[in-house]
Amino acid sequence: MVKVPKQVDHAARRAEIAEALTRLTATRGLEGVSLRHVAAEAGMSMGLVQHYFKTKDEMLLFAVERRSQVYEERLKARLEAGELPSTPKAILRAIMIEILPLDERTRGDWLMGVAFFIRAISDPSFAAAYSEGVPQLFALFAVLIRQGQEAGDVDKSADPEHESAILWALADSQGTNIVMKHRTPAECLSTVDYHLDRLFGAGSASAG
Amino acid sequence: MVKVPKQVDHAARRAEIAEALTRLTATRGLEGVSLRHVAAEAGMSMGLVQHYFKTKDEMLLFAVERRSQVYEERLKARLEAGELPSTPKAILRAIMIEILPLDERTRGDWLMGVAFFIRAISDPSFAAAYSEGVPQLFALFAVLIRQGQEAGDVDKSADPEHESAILWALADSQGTNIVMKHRTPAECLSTVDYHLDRLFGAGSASAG
DNA sequence: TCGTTTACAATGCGATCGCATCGTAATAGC
DNA sequence: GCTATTACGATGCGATCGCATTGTAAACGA
Repeated sequence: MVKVPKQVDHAARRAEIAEALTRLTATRGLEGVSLRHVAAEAGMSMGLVQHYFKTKDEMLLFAVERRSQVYEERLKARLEAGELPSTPKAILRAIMIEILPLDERTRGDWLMGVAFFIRAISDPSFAAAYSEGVPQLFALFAVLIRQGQEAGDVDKSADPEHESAILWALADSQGTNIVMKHRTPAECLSTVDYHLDRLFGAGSASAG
Repeated sequence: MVKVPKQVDHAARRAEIAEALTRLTATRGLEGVSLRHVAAEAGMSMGLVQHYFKTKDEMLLFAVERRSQVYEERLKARLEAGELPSTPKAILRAIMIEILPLDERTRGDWLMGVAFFIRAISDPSFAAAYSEGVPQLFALFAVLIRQGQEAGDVDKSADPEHESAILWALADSQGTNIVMKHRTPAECLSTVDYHLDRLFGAGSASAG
């Protein structure tokens, strides 16, 4: 009944594997990701990976869920740290920056998201995991835009729902553009700022 | 030297295969697409598929290039047919509608594009094929927005480059949303119209 | 008619996949 | 020390992959 032979940080091991997976996905896409590859990248035997994840799908699901958790926590920490003016506009900008794959590290995260999207097309359980965070982000966008309207920064005629969709579109597509090197991170950021400046007044907190 | 034994419409055969590939991609994602599957979907033997495409990659490349050609021709035909007012706004709307995966048929095309994007990450030749049409579309968007500015419909302070990027982002992301069923085609179209109405004056040709 | 070229089918090969199985070392409770 | 449980390695299996090879039927030029 009582079972604690050999203590190993299970969560840490799984995290190690998830990060190896992310690294691999960043460089080779999801097609090139096999259990053997992940194991090699993580410096483990394949049996060990199997020990922590019963199936490949379980590993993949863990990785995405972990990813969205990390994003959420990072954003929350940043907001609570108060290191930026807490105007709706500044918060929106912070979210965009957090989401966009601006460096090599987040590039892997982004690509894993895309790879997941592909998989989610035909697999409902993946679709659920993928869709999880999106509506919340939509809602948050809308709330912030409404706050902007109440503060008089955003035009009253703007529709928060549509504007949220546009913001999400901007993040989504700019991410793709960066990953595909159609546009540089600087260009994409510039477009984001341009849009935020037009949506909000050009005043206050456009620079983070 | 002269060689014309047995006449078979080579182009038509390749098109058949490409469409079988598209159909498969729509239902199973690109992961589930093998030469055998495509052959079965097309009602051919695998050897026949190999006869028309020396490698799998050649088949995939043909399919995307064909896809972008079809889009281009459809759009050109639509514009030349003069079935819509040729204002910049109306043209932009037509392009958006052409691009978005509003029905099951175009859904497959869209998914193939996404699948290609994944592949393009690690394969330069795929990246080239993928990137081909994008800059042209960007440029076209910018031209149309400039025309709108000259006609006095679009605010002079708007930046055509940034606005083009936003329009592209809108198309890109709304397509993803439709495919993932986060939003309905109607919702997405509504957002597109909302944005175009705000970019241009709300007047003239908002209904196609 | 004969030879060449093409259209298409069938099959086989090596590689790789996810996963199951088995073996071993180490640590816990008893 | 004995046993149970876990951590981890190694290997094998069946399926599937892309691709190469081979065989056959048909249509052309000569």
